[in-house]
Amino acid sequence: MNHRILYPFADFGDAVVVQPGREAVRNAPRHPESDRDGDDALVTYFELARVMERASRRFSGLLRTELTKLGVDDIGSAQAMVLLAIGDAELSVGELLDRGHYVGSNVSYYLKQLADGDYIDRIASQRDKRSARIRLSEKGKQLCKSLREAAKSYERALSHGEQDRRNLETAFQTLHRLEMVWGSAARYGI
Amino acid sequence: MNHRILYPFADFGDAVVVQPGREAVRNAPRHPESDRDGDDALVTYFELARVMERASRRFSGLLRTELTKLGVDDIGSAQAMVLLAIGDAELSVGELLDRGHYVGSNVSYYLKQLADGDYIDRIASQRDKRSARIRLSEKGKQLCKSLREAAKSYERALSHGEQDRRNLETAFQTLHRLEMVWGSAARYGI
DNA sequence: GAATTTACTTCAAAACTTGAAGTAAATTTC
DNA sequence: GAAATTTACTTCAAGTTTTGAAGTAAATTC
Repeated sequence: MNHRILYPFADFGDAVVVQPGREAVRNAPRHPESDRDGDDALVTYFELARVMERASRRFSGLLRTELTKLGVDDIGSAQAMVLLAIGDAELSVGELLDRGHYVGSNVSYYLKQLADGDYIDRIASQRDKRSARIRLSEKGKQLCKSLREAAKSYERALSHGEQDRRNLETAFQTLHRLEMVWGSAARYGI
Repeated sequence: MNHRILYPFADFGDAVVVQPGREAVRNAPRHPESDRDGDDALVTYFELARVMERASRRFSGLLRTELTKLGVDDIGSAQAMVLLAIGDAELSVGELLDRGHYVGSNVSYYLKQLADGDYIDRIASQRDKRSARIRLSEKGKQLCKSLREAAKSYERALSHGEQDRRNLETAFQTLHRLEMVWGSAARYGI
């Protein structure tokens, strides 16, 4: 898998094509440089949102498959994501909330299942008895490890070289930025 | 399933992600150069998946808000996304399925609601009576237009220099690539 | 022309998400 | 120092979305 992201999005099927898509066949590489100012940016945020959705769906699928392979059937991909979000840290629910930008009741729901399945330990904080501290149990760590292990084989399938890594980084940063902007937009209007 | 290789898989958890105590503080992109050889990339795919999830959630939130503002209450953000996915095209359900990598029954469900709300027209194909052709109705187009309109104001909130555009493009390409790899991984194992 | 395949739909059961309300501990206020 | 408020969650009861296993009817293949 070569890839230095040729700029004008060479080879991906429905890649950058924007709404106007005459559907189905869209190989003719439209050229960026031309329509620069009109309504349609090359890649609109809608498209980015859509590709995120699709990719996320795929990722969950993979996770689910992996879980099944590992014989885990008491938690789903969403819970596994929470597990991965916790990582090595020991944190309070609130911190986890921040970390994943989840909704409170949502995380409670996940944590309950994770606790029921013994994937995490909850320790009541000494200083503040309202606040539970959370961390992965041995079982949880093991699962995370297996998942990461499994992920590596996928990673090998695409991350090759400096350029790819940089792209990954860029993607991450960009999404992170979007996340923030969209988040504050939601909170403060505009 | 209990191997007991306790690994100090130290630095995975949240590699690049800022420990987001307060969202405000975002360190400048940490720079790669150093830890290059191990198998932990700076940004792992898990993290990318997580940020995608979060950003998607935010985006749906925005969409939902926008819909509410527009007085639309018979469809949700997911349905709106389908609308946007259809765009200007007239396509069959199967093509739409491809386009969004949705699951069949899922799209059926959405389309039903969209049809009930008169956001789309279904035309039975003449050549193949099994296949329904789908396109936005006037009302649907109108809604998409409004949504895109609204999106523009958000777009303005992100600076729109050349660099940003490139980053957006890179992000898009990267995700698209992931989508494909993860997709085929799901289908053909590994 | 029977069997199979394609292109969807439907249904019911999960899974997930939300918002409002609740609880109990900590903090502030008076 | 007790009442009021706030924080840090959890629970509950709706929703909404997603899945998977049928189903249906038209097109294809044999």
